[in-house]
Amino acid sequence: MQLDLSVDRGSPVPLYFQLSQQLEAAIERGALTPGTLLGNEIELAGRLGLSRPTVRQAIQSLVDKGLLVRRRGVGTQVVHSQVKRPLELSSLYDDLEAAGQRPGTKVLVNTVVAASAEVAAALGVAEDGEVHRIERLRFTHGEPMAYLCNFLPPGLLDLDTGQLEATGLYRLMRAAGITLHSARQTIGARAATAGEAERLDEQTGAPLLTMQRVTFDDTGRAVEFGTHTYRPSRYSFEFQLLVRP
Amino acid sequence: MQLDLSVDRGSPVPLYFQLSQQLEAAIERGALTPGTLLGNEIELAGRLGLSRPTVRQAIQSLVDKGLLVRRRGVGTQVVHSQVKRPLELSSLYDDLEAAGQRPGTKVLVNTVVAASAEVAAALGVAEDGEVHRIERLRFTHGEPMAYLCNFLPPGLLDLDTGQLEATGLYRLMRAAGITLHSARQTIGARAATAGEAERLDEQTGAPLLTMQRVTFDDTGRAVEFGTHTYRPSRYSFEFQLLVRP
DNA sequence: GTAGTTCGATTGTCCGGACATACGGATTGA
DNA sequence: TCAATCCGTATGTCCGGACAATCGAACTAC
Repeated sequence: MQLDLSVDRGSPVPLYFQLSQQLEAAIERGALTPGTLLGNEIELAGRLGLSRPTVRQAIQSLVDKGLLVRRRGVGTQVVHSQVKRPLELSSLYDDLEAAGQRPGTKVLVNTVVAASAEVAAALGVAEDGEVHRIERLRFTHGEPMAYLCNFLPPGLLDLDTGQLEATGLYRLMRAAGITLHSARQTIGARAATAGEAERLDEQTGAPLLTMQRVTFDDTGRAVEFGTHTYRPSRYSFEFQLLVRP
Repeated sequence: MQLDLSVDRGSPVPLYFQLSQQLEAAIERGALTPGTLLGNEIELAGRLGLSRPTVRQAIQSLVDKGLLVRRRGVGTQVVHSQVKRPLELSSLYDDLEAAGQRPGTKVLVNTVVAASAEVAAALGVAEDGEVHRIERLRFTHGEPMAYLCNFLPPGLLDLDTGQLEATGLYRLMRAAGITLHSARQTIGARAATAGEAERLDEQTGAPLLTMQRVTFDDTGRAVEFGTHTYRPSRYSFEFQLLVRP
């Protein structure tokens, strides 16, 4: 016997989701070793008392995650992997917290300003219209790691400085009922200006990692525009990409 | 009449794919404007002479691409988008070519060396085992843009210097029957060493954008490990992210 | 007028079956 | 011995139907 899979029809959790979770857990803990054939879908469906479409839906979700590979005429295989998780739209705060670093935030600016041409274009608001501007320093282990400058359209969220120092911006947005959908990002590098150097405890001219981002919700509104600079000695972008089949 | 959708049952192209392509094209050319409801699936299926699962499969693929949003009880909506394409695992060569820049390559090194500890770990081969090493300079408009250093496991591919100068590494790998699956990337920044500065026509200490990548094929083998440095004035990473639902 | 309820609309989940298509190995032929 | 062909197997595509869950708006009651 290889694996004890089972589903609970009484649960409100969808059957395909129960199955995909169990398979993912089995892969994670090594019960399904890389290269293993998963056994054909029909037999698997019969064994679990499910229909083939349901089993396929479960498998497909893991294929999309990069954990499984299907081959017609062969079967479904566990991918030999150092695969962790593909890149998702995440906040620096959540990433740091997940990595066990206790992120700290100092709000430098939290005000309303007139939108510059660049900000207006990014957020899709009128030039010189009102937008929120927040500037933050993010720390780990008491040392500055990044300088974050963000702009938000008006009326979307009330930005409390206390909350901003206690958690991340994305969490506040989700808590306000905004469902994030996608973001457009640009990552680059440049030499630190005198002001940036001072804020980040670097020297003028030192290399900095930069990121610009516009985030959209599921109605297509731009809900955030940010310009961030990171100290490359303390931060780099790390992620996994999947090939789109 | 809003749209003339139709499918060709004689075609070997799957029906759901024909439909999703037509919908995507309609969105792209503006025939389906952002915010439009797509009309319910059952009616749409009836109009096209398809079954609901087939229509759902077509719609789902566009939802996965970020072009559509489904809401239970409401309908399926075209996303208000500046959505281009989500991040894919792509080669610098293809990206530049798609952007209309004629990429040029100069091969500096194309040889076999003993694997260092770092390379051995990344590629999953024995330390001091043989690996291919290639170093390339990539140009656009006659100016150097990036310095690319790559390692490949032995016996995977015969690396012809002429081919390397005529096309990109990923194309050669695909042409050799390797199906790329995923990659693990790290993007950072650092100051240029004297050697790097000279190769890239920058000054020592100038900020450089760096990228490290290990690429895996669908059997889980590491097929490439690369360390790249880019001139930040001429290159930055730009991409779109989708929120994992 | 406002709050709670009902109800229609639409997607989400699931079933059981059918045929097509591609891969890999075994068989067959040169 | 080696190449071409056949065939079993597993996934890919597609169908038609059923019921559940959720959203929004109309309706009702206070």
